[in-house]
Amino acid sequence: MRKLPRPFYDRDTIAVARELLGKHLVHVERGRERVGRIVEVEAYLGPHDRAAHSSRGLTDRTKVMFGPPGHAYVYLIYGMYYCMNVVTEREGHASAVLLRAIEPVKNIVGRAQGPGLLCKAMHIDNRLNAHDLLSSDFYIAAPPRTERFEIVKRPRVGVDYAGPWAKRPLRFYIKGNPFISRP
DNA sequence: TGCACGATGAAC
DNA sequence: TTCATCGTGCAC
Repeated sequence: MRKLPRPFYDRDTIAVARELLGKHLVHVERGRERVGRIVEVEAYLGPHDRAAHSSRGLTDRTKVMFGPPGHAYVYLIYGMYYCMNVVTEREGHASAVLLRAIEPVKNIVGRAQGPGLLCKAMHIDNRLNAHDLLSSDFYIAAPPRTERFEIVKRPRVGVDYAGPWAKRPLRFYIKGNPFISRP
């Protein structure tokens, strides 16, 4: 497994988001390895991005976004699902990439289309918040072989409150992939 | 200390 | 379109 190094995450958030497509998300729990191929993501650019949690400042919940790149930002949404982000860019920049859907690769039970279902299928919860993605039990890696694909750009989902930021095409997914959360 | 509100998903 | 369900953030 070619685990993505710290410098991969310490870059422009849109570039990181696009390059996360096709990579493998790996979670090893009690010796059981679950693997999903990332097929859909969203970029959250920082405190100036009104759709980003970090736009409401540094709080106990969002402090992970303000931390160093290459860490997981996991939070509870609607009291019933978890969402997982990857923190990007230099410490203090407070940007991240939301993982929205994976294609099952190994030990995935049920659908993983949508950020809530992705976390459920990968057994990701708040215990993994702030977890270092350069660890040995929770990380992202480049698969041995990667086929070519086209990337589709769309506005992000569920951020209508963000004014002009709601219309920016910051959602990216693999064209034609059957495991994306919605067209 | 109280309360409105989600970067969702499923049912109707 | 409605609802389940609860931690977070901010108003009192």
